[in-house]
Amino acid sequence: MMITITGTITMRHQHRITIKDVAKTAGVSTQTVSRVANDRPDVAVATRKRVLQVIEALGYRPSELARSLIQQRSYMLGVVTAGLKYMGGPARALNGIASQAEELGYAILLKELSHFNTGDLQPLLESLLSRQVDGILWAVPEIGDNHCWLEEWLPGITVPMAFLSMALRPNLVVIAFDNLAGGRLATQHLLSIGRRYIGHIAGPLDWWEASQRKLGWESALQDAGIQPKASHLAEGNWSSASGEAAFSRLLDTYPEMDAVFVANDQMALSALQVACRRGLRIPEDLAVVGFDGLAESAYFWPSLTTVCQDQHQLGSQAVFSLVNRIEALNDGIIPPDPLSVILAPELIIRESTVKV
Amino acid sequence: MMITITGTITMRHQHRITIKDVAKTAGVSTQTVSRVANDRPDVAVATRKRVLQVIEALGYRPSELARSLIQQRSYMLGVVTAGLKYMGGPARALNGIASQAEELGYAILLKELSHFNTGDLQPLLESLLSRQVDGILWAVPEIGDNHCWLEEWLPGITVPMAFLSMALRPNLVVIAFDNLAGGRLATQHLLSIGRRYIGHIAGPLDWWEASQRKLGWESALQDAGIQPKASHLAEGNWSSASGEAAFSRLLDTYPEMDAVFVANDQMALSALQVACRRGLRIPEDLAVVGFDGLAESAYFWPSLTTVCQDQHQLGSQAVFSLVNRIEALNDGIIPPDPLSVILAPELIIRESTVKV
DNA sequence: CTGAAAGCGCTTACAG
DNA sequence: CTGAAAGCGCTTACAG
Repeated sequence: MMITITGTITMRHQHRITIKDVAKTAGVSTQTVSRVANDRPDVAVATRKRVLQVIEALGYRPSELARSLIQQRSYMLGVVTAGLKYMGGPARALNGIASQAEELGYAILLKELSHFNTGDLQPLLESLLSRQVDGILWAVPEIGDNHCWLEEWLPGITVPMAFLSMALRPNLVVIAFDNLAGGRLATQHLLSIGRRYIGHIAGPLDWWEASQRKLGWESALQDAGIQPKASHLAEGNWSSASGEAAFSRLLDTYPEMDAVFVANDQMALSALQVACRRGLRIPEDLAVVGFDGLAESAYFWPSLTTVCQDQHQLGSQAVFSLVNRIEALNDGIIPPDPLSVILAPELIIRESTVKV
Repeated sequence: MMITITGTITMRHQHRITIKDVAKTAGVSTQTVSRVANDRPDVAVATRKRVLQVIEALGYRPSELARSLIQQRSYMLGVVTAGLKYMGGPARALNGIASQAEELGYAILLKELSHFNTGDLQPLLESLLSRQVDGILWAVPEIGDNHCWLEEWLPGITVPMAFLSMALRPNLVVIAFDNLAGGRLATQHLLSIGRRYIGHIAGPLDWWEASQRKLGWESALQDAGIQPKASHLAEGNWSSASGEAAFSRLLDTYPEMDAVFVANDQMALSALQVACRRGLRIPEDLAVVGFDGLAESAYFWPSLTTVCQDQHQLGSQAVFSLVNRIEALNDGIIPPDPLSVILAPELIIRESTVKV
């Protein structure tokens, strides 16, 4: 920083104000300072006042680090994310996580996975644990078998955990949206407006969320007596670019298509663009439903009917559940059985399916 | 977790494997274990081997917490963000921050400000400092005078800091895009395709970034001998909804308008929608330029010409600069004067300004 | 090559 | 109401 250019590098090693400094200056023992700093009773009014003055004067702040060490409690939550770059999911959830953690007085120790299927998670978990996090929030989407480490390692993890956006598992705290229900919602809506040739642009199908949405599409069709075929489906990778390609393929393999359910808003966006380019009228020739409920989707052209997930709430809820568990354990309460939370997505109907 | 339902709550207080356990089991002193764990020389081959075996067998991992306390160094970076919900800026930067920190072996202690103009920043800074972060990255957009605390408190902050997206200040490490240049770039492009009636939809003008983009617009117009007027400008709040309102106002106050420079892609999106709704042809009747370079903007209808900022790189660069400084100080090297980094935005030309 | 001592900055019993 | 002692889990000199 060198704000004070005159300072040498020793400024970095300048004496940190410790409890000892305060004790010495105030002429009391360190325990007394500790009591005052922690707002405990059993301190004479006069003593408290004097100590507080010294604390103020010296600018003393207790080291959370030392406290964490001694109390075996850090008020830090380990949060592991992956795919922050996918604006739809983890990034918005992180927002909710951060707000709620702040609210509840916890700091966040953030780790971003560089790959979804990272081979060795052990170092990462140990790095969190070695920093004494009070709990771990796993906000990594479930893809393929990238959660298979759970069976093996979980027993070794000594702090409560919560998991975001993955398949329910017994004995785990999972906070997720009901993606299958969301897929059904979208498809049923398309059926309800009289469409029978309903295609689907899926997300990458090794993602749990993508496969659930697809299942929802299939099951709603089957309920309506329609048999979905492979040619009615195209797979993307969540990006708008992949959505463009998938939609083009679908137009070829499923020419009768009069509606399409797209697994996220970004891919739906490019489907709309391609449709416009080809002169397809929306919703007359083709009805389009997206998924996520991005704020921007109301301003697509035409505005997009979409299945809305409040990711902020998801993250917030996860932190809430996790902290609840942490504090119950800490208070010596035997925690209730792990409680998973399934949130219901919501359909927002707009111009891409219903003419205003 | 209650994976082992049989366990009582004492499982939480299960003995953590410490250096003492290893020492006792291996029949050596704790220092020897420490030497082995830290890969130091001066340990007999046989001893090292035995200790390593015990470490492995017991599953011992050193407490980073204890290390941090003793070494006065935590390998944690305090990162303060605000407005994660604005998908354009901080959220994408955080992605770059997280990746680069991971890369360099630092953990991130994340704090999200609930309000941009939060009155009392002191507790927040102290909470970071009391956890011994090695440096602080301030990723809060500069709004109004919300950075005024700098003058007063900075001298009291004992660790290196870096700042994202704010006005340059002497003696501070600032990593930012040249928003003014970006505004000029956008406006000059519109001039170059023959437009003379160029409006501007600004972001909230108390944001430094918004005001810089507006200045860029003004200065480019003035260079072209055009005097921008108040009626050529409308202010939004970055959201698509606000962009819709601002654009509608602008159409009223500036009917001759044949081009508009919009301060972010989200607001540009709704401008496109309104234009379509009103039957304006883009780019013939109205050319539109956005700002940010969201991946999705290539799939707007029509695809959006925009000033691209690589926020990922911004965040990554900031961490790089910060860690450099930290390690220089730590190695006892007198750090070079604070070096700010200004990144140049880039114009991406698409259909909203140039017919293909 | 290895260990006893001291200490990082606190808090937790335990005396008085 | 207050303090001396012990300790959280490590590492840093210092002896040997």
